[in-house]
Amino acid sequence: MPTYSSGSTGIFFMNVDQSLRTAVKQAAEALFGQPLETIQLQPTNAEFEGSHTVVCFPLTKLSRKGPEETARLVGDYLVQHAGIVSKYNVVKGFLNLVLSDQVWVDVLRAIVANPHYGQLPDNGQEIMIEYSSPNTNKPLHLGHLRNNFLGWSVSEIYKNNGYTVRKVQIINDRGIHICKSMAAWKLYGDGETPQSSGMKGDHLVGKYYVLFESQFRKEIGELIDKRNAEQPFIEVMSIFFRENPTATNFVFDYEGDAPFVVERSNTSVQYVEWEALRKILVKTFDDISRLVQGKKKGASLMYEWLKPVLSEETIFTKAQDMLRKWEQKDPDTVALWQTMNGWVYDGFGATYARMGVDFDKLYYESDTYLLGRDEVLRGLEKGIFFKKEDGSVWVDLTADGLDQKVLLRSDGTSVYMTQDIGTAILRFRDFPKITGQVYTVGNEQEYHFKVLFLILGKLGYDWAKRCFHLSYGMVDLPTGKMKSREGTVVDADDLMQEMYEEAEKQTRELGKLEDMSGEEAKRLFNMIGLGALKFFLLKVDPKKRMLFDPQESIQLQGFTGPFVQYTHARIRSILRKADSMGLRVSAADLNSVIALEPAEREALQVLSIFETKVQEAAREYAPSIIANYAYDLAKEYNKFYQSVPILPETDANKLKFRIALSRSIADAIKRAMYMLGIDVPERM
RNA sequence: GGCCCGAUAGCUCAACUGGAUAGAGCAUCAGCCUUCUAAGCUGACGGUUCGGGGUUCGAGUCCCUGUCGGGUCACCA
Repeated sequence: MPTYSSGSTGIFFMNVDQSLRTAVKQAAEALFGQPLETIQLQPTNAEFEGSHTVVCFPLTKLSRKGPEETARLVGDYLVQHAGIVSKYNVVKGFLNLVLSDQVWVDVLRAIVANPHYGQLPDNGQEIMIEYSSPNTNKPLHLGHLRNNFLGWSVSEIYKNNGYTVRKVQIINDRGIHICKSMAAWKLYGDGETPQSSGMKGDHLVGKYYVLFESQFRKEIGELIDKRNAEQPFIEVMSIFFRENPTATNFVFDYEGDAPFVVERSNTSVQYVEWEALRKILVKTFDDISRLVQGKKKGASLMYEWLKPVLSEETIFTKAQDMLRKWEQKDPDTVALWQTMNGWVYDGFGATYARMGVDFDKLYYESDTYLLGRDEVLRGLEKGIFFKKEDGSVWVDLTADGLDQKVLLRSDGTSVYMTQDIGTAILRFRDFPKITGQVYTVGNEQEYHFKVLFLILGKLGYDWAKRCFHLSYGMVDLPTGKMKSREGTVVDADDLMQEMYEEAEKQTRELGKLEDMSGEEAKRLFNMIGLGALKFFLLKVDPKKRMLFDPQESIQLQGFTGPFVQYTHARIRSILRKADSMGLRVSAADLNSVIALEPAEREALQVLSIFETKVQEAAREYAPSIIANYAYDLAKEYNKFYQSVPILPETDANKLKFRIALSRSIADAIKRAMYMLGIDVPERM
């Protein structure tokens, strides 16, 4: 028999599911003489009476009876033998169970008795979660926001599942990207600093990165003009058509831009739209050599024609010089690198503080890439990797269905993969107790991490199989993909500020400020603005690509963070009044038999699955599960709030129940929202 | 081109991993403030779950196939 006892004030199954499963199992064994390995238990559809439904189709094999009869047999058994089930109904093969109200009151009592409801006990395990990990050449943008909110939230969800969590990031402080900003600053900066310009450090460095890009494009344009004057591009076209007698046209297209087309009949100079081609070349210059590696006919001719431009001195070659000097530890270069990175860290610090994310330890690429290189050399000695004639070191993953991958360049310098190897190893040395590592990185790097984990395994690290790439989809704008080159990125600082202002505007319009002090109001606007933003980004399954519509993200009604915040504030308002009336309810007060309203039962039912959802969210690495849950809970509470009076209730037992239910739901909402990094207000 | 991922209401997203008549929000329309905060609640409207096959008591979910998106295949990070 199930171990449920209705009068117990001690701990019993808060998860009614468990005791029902046990009961169904026993019913099947008693009725059909055979054990049942799995039981399909699901929430009952709203249109039928009951809270739990047993799917009885799988049982028909044991019972050798029709689904409906089988369901009735089990239902009768449960009503007679399991103390929890008061009645049932059968629809097709679905057995809908109705629990007695007493059970629900006991469920609430158990929740009230547990001050940590929603927080699972310590399980002794430790994991590391990496997120953020920006480059240091420009400010954070919308994509980083999804990353940071996700990583931080998954960390909190794991904490709530009883894990010790180490939040880390790797800062890509080294490489050609920061050298680009440095080169532009050195050429055109005129000693500008965050202090002298009043600009946030990361934005200032980003400004020079943008300046680098535009300057570089300008120089390339001029060089291409010069090249065309030496040898008109049309001559290449002539060669192309001579060498490809069957070709009717030459097409050069690039990522959805209008393609450059030359028709065979139009090969004379006056028909070649030089300006169109020039525009494409300037834009795609950095990618040309890669495009040429493809099989496109005529591309190599184009490349040959461009080659002299590649060797000209530009701002880009100056950046490359700086990278070389940096690796040789040239004092001036290292000093400039430190200064500019310092500006960026100050700026990032402010942004992180406003976002409300934090880290337990920071890793810097400049500290880990050498370890990675040593590790690769060790692998080379052991024959795990191999060296090509030009001196570059490679790993062969063809046996695993992947390709060959370069690990060290022919000049011995490190690539991205190299430093990731070093970083991973360093982290397991720093935190020997961690059982695994989670990398919060966009899904465009899935291949990279597949390769990384394979390499770590080959190097003999058994923890490699406990590394997990938390891969999330890109954030699109209504106008399409964000492209820094085209200036369509949404800046993180700007966005947070806009959300704040929108929250203020809407709050004032609704006249919600009343007697609030200036400070309290500011805190509220920040809570609402940031809450709306975080909820908007976290409510979608991380794996999926999502659309960021600014108009929709500032909505404060419906399936939004502020909706949940508002529900919390409403409950707190009631609880304040209850307190001032001297109404405090403890678990021991919830011992009377009362008849529940449907809305009470439904809200409590949602409240009762909180911990199941917390577990599920960790298993799936999905804050969206918590966001959806918080919304469901708030919605159920609002229905209850709307249909059942709380404080005016004259029956003392009902009043206590409603206050306890309200308080427990407020607490659960607060905890759930905290897992998303969202604070909830007392008033709004 | 190879590999990976996706396609659900006009729009943005759910659907407890194979279960009932596929659900929410936004938008549109109609109601509810002398009961505790109307940033709320209640209705209505809205679907060939991309097309076509298959597997079984049962498919949005699994398999095959086609179409359309996206990502990735760098001595970039």
